Amino acid sequence: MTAPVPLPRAFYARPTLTVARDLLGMQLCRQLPAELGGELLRARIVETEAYDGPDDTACHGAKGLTPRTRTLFGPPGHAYVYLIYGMYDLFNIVTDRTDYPAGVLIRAVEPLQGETAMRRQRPNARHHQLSNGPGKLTRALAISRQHNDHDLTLGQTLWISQDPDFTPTHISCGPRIGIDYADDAHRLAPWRCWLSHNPWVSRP
DNA sequence: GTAAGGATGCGCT
DNA sequence: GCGCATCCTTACG
Repeated sequence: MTAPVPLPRAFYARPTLTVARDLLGMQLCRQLPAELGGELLRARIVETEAYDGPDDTACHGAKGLTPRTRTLFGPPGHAYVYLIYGMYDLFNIVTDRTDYPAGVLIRAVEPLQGETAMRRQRPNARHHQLSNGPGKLTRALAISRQHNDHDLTLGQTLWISQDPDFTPTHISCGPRIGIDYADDAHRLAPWRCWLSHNPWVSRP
């Protein structure tokens, strides 16, 4: 079986909400390092959130260019991984264009290959608790801040590919989660997308 | 089943 | 110091 082909940069170099929607159903691929077992992991992206530009008060980029947000201002198709609540690494994908801070947060995935290896990273997780949240999936797939700014178009270590056997049939949208601090318009904007009725989504 | 609170590090005021 | 794009455990019914 040949390795899944990474999506090209042109896929990410589009409006953030479009990318967030189109990422649903794609395969997140992770080649584990030898010390973690060396398996190729694959998981279906089932939930995303768009964070779009300097005017989006929920987007880290609204704070301006800082050492932390530098990746968000960089070229599309790179990973933006940051630490939240002192404990969890959250995985985003930089979108749109260079110098415009925007990205898509991956909030939940459905295991397709290597689930045993994923559960090794989260031995206490039952059933879909394995990867039905942004902090859970990074741990299951061993994604951390060392992947910040990683180029996802290279097909090495961490990348995203199309699934030839899967096409989303019904997509739902709603407000983003955990951004109560944002202005009303941004707090209520339906920029969270998920595969309807998928049991791996973080919240119904 | 739901609700509340603690864990924990770092970027920013 | 404060607050955070979260998760887990504990308490209660």
